[in-house]
Amino acid sequence: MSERKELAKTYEPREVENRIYDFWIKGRYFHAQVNPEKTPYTIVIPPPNITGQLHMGHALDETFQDILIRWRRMQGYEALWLPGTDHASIATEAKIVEAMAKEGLKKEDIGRDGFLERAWAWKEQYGGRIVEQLKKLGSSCDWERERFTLDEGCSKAVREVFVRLYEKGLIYRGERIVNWCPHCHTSISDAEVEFEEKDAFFWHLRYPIADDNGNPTGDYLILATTRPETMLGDTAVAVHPDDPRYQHLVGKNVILPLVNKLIPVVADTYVEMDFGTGVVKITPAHDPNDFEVGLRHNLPVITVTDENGVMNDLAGKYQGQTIMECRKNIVRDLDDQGYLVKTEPMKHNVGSCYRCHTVIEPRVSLQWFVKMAPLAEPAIQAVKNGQTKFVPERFDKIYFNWLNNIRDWCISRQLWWGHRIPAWYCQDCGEIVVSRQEPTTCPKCHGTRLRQDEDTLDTWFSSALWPFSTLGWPDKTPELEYFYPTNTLVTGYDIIFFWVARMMFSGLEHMGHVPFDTVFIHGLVRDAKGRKMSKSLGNGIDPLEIIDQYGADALRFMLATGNSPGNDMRFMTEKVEASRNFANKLWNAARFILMNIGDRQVPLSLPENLTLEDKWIVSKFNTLAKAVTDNLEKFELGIAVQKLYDFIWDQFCDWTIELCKSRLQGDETAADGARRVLTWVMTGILKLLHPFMPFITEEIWQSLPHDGPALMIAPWPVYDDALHFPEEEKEMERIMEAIRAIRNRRAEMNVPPSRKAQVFVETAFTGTFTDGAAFIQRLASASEVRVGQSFDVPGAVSIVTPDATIKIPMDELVDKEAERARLSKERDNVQKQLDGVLSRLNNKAFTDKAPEAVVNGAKEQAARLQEKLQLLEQSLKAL
RNA sequence: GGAAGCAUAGCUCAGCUGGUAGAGCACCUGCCUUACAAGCAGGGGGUCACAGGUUCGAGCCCUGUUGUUUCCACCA
Repeated sequence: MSERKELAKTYEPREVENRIYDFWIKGRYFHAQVNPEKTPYTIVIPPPNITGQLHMGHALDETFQDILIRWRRMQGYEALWLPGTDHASIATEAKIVEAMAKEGLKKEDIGRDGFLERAWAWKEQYGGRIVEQLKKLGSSCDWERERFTLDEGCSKAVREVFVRLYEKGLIYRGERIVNWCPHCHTSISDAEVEFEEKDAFFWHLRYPIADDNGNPTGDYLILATTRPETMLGDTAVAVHPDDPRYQHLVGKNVILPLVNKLIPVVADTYVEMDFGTGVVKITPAHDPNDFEVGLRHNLPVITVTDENGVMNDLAGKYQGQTIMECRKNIVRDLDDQGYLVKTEPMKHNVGSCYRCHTVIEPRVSLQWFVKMAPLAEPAIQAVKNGQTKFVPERFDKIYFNWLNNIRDWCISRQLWWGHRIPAWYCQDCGEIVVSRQEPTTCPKCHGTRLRQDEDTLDTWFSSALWPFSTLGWPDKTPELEYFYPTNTLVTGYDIIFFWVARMMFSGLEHMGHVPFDTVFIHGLVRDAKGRKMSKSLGNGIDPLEIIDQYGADALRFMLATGNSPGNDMRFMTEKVEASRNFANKLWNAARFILMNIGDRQVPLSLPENLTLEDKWIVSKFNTLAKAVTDNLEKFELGIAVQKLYDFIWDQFCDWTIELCKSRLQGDETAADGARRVLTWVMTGILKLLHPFMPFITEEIWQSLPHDGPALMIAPWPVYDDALHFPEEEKEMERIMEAIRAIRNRRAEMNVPPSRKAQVFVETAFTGTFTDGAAFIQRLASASEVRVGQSFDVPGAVSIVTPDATIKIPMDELVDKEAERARLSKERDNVQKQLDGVLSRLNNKAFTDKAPEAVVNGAKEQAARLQEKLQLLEQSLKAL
């Protein structure tokens, strides 16, 4: 038994948490290693961005992971929670560019190397910040294995994957239309575009029809557009092939207004006859659908904007104008020249960059892509056949929907901060060399003038490899063998596309196995009004401030409470206060026990002779341990935490501790028994609560008699049939009911509780108290009601006041009529239920057709009801 | 256009395989009772959105309606 220390009068999280966390770190309790004796349980952290500050979303995510990992660790698994951070290419680069702008510098001024130097310095300065914040939460990550998406190992994995996919033909380079962010100066993937409905205009334009010689016939095609400035890049006009209105024009030309050049009328099923005029202008360079049409009809691609969102030299007199300026001018010019038919206001969905919210310009450029179809299919199958399952299950629909409709993934970014694409171009013969190592000569012409691709990879390209790159892949490390596949991935539903799906197909492709068996999805933490927390609204609540004020345990407990998987929750200070109060309650219960233990040595086992109330709380605890474990297995953290709260506050503090008080003041044998039971139950509580409130439980545990070095590695309580006392539980419930009745009477009598008394209730008692008995009046003058062990007169209640001891035969207390009515009502109800179940069981159609499990369930239920009925009958007879 | 969630006490939310509705906060009454006033004891308050259906029995399962939130797609 190790040394104990005293608990302070009040719980001071600020003092306790840092000390305890250091204690854990020093003991290396978070460290996991390859251990064939044990079963591994692994979680990899969703790596927070190095630019980030801990926000409530992280706090929720980390809390869930820590609950799971601590619980599994106590259960005896070799539990690894692997931490790390993400380099977050766009976000980080944007921040650095912003900082440089304040110094009047641009990226180009300091060059790529200079920029990267700054970026790494930034990473050193701020990358550690979020890690320190995670520690404040109590996260039991294996910090010795901390990783970074841009570290050497992860970079090696990235290159390996790129080369493999390229060699397999799954990565290609091509001129495609991509989402271009004019602010970030880079392409972004489809997943990174957010759509927002905005007010816009629908401009109806007149395109003159040309005859075979290219002269105007005098007829017009009328079409509508929301982006008139792109007409400068129009290379066709499309109609539906079956549209009788325009069939005769297919193959003819129209004259592009302002530009005055001939463009063909093509027929394509993409056009919807019913929408607008049934005529669409085709701008392959600036619209994804038009691009597809262009491919089908071999249309030229004319890009009229540059990477800054400014009209380029192909825009003629509009060159140098921004898109919005050009739009205004074009509309005016069209109107002046009679091409504008009408302007119609409309609602239109506009895509914007998820990082900077600049309007996205679809733009054709030369980029690298991952061919998705062959990768998506296995990822879909793996979830369909249950290798990986979502909790809650409904999120698999979102996952399927995305993968089923996925387009090729644009992975190249025109940024500097990130994994540089491992492709080199021979300056002599134009050969593309994709290689794990930097090549020195061109394999084709043996030239030495090789230039590496300037672009970097999408951040999510490296995040997709996180579950195995962090374990050492592509090397065959023991860690990889032992900890892969990981077990649970904990993340928000907002990140299924970005990350979960990509990890899935990456794991399957490169490891031949899904990266995790369960994806535990949680919702968002919203503000008290239900709004999303955001910087621009300024409604975010800083978890660190909450920790500072209420303690990390209170925050964690609050986040786990009343939260069901996949659903959003609201952050309310009252809920944190309630959690803080709960921590305080536990602290004080511990102080009470310690006060009564004093210097004594208290064995950690249960005493031989358990009293009724002992058996009750022990049996209740036993059930609780099973229930909490079951809930955790099913990821029902909110339910588990509620059960713990109720048990600790109601059953343990309000009843057990109160009931023990008289025994603790009694003779030594009784007091000893009480101390041992209190210690035993408290120790069990601390274990079950530890994953949720790690700091306070560890601190208390260290103060109580304990074995082992730390609570966080103490064995998880398991259900023990020898501790199941159903009869005593029932008996105790009746006594509690009696006590409530007594209290009730006293309150009704409005008697000031000036005098102290104790009420001892004979434990064989099975009734409620009568309303009018003279006894109650005497009882009412007593101050407090307490239950002791059986008194010497069977079947009686004894009241001990400072003046006298009064014993009342039980018969005088029981309102037999009321009791009989209550019991028979319940009996009838149970009988009705039993009849229902039996009639089903007697129905041959049911027993034949229903699954065996259902039939057995019904049988069990019938047995339970039968037993209940019997007990009720007995009680009725006893009356 | 497609899909999903939510609708339960004044507020915020739980409610496991269908079996007589729960918590926290707020409110009312009485208490500083030697662990705890961040507390103790007691109390009031709900046609579980609406309408059907399945069932001996529905907050829970099925269908529809209304309201609400979100995701995906997107018609130029």
